[in-house]
Amino acid sequence: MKTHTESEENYIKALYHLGGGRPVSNGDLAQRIGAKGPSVTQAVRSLGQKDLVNVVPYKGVQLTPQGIRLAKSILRKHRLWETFLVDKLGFGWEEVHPLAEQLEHIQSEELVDRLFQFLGSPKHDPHGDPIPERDGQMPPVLGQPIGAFTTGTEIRIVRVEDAGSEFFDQLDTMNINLGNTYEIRAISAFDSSVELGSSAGTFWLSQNMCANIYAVQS
Amino acid sequence: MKTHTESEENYIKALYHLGGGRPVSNGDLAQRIGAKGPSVTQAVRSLGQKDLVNVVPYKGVQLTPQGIRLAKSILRKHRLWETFLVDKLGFGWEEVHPLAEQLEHIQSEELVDRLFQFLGSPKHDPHGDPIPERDGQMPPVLGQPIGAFTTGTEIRIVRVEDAGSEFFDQLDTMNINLGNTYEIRAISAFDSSVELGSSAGTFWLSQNMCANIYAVQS
DNA sequence: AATAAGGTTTAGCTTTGCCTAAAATAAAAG
DNA sequence: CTTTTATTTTAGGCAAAGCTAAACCTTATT
Repeated sequence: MKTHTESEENYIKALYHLGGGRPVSNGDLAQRIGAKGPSVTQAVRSLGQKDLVNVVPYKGVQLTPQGIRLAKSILRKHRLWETFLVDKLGFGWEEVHPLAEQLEHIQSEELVDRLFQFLGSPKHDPHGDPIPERDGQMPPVLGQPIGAFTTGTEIRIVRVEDAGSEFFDQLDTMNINLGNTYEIRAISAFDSSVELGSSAGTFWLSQNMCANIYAVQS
Repeated sequence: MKTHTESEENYIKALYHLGGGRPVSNGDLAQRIGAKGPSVTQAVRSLGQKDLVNVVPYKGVQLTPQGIRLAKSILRKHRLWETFLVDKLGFGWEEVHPLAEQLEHIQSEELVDRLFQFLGSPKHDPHGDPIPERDGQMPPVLGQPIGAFTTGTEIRIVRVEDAGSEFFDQLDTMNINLGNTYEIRAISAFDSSVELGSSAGTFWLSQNMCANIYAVQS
């Protein structure tokens, strides 16, 4: 795997996030990157010459298999660093994203492998998102939105979406963490909010909260 | 402390290494950075406008107090990361320098503080070099060259100079590590090489090896 | 003191990655 | 089927950080 600039890696990452292997529009990519249209046109053309993307002018950009491989390796680094920051350094999950964004560009296969081992070969990061394996395989994406379960089910929180720092703050103040278990006590027919119960009591979760919290039966 | 580019930080680091607070010539700086003269002239002028250095054209460049503060903060990060790589990830001390060179540019006070704690508030890095404190204070530079002791002294290795990877390889094959203790058995009047003894036996160390290995009485 | 040698700076060029304004194309509306 | 609208690309610029070649100081040598 050759070495790429941070800018290149950011484009690859954004393309993977937006489209996976599907085409992405110039505009969407520009928005995600935080650059203007012309910059994006130029950047993707250059990525095209490196066979990381396929570009169809006026139509869209699409990662090649090679591009997907690179994207996953960046994502792997990102999520391993997030795991390090939370598990070992005690950061809160809302703080780690910008840091991991810097750390993910560090170039060293060896470092990634050792970090992976040091962290106990994790399959998922602190948000519950799957960490791509060394060979590009993806562990399963865990859980279903809380609202998808039926009343009376015992559930365990396994993943939360990155829905902004206010969302994470709310999780913190409600003391909701990965691994927590609850019983679904009720689901409102009116606004789809959910009542959860645990030994500590019961409480209601708004629909918007529920939509970003994933769980499995347990 | 404002945020600087990697290039700027590299210049500051090089200036600190070469001169500490003393003036450094354009040529020496160019050599250290791995750039040509004109690039250096331009770079230091720009650093001058940020009050990180004082430039006297045709004479030399010198870190300001502010520049020294910055240099130390970079060195702190560098050495903390080296400590992490060796102590926690099990890298050999010859491998960590280029990695730390990347990691030292990560911008986050918080990360540095937490890393420091996680590593057990170390005062010295895996080579025995002092890690600048948060406030810029420097822990003591440890030890004296092995040749400076007299025959019969019990010594403990506390520091090794970065004298290239072949030097480190030699240390590894001879099984010499920080913390090891030996007795000085003899010092050659002919070539200043030194005979060291331990429970495992005795062996001779060339003058060149001795000059880069520092110890204290113990 | 004059000049030769070496190191430093100026001048001008390259690449990367971003920008704005204007032109071109695709898609939607009439 | 034409025209309007929205998106995308071209054209041309700017800043950072490097380069070479040429001009310019300093210092050392005669």
